[in-house]
Amino acid sequence: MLDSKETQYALQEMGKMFPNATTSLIADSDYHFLLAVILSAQTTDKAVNKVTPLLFERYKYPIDMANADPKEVAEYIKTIGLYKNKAKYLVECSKMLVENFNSVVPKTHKELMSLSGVGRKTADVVLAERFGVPAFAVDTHVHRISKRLAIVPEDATVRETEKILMSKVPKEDWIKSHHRMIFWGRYQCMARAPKCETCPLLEICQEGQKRIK
DNA sequence: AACTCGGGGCA
DNA sequence: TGCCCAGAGTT
Repeated sequence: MLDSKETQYALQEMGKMFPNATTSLIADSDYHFLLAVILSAQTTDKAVNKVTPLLFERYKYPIDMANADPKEVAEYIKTIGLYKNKAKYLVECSKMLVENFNSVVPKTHKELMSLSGVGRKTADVVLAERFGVPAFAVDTHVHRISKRLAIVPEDATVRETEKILMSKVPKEDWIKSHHRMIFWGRYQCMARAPKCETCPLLEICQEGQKRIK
């Protein structure tokens, strides 16, 4: 198992390959950022940024979408995946913001989680990216990378992985590390065909050693 | 715990 | 062209 020092070394190496690893979601307000993160589930920031300009122009505040027909909202986002469900989430989420939070995006994990379409990962991303609240968002990339590098046990749950990462990585590096692992998972250590042959972390990687044989 | 939504990304 | 996926909700 990688200790804290080795884990930070690995993250540092990821940073060398992806020095500009960060979110590219575009939003001009907390509300719009929340919607963008909800939309980003199971797709790319790029795909989301393609539909949000018109969507945000049409629905500026929660009240503007709270009583909208999900079918109308769906028209704005139908070029991204899972669009029918997401349209429903956005409308319901906006309605809940108006009714339960005075149209202000809440800043606690529990309150965010209570919103439609907002799960553990989305709540963590909003807290970390938008509100500067320390959180380590564990998505499938982060989870997979953590397991492959043996930062966490092979059978660790998402919740356990989050806890271990928070203990092994300094709090001020949580957001940065999240981004690096996302990029690492997308361009270097992909789910199906990781590039072990050219990987600078091969020597300390549990999964890499297994695969290279 | 398994299933569903779905266009995008990549082989 | 085919296959899986930068999740969350439902059953």
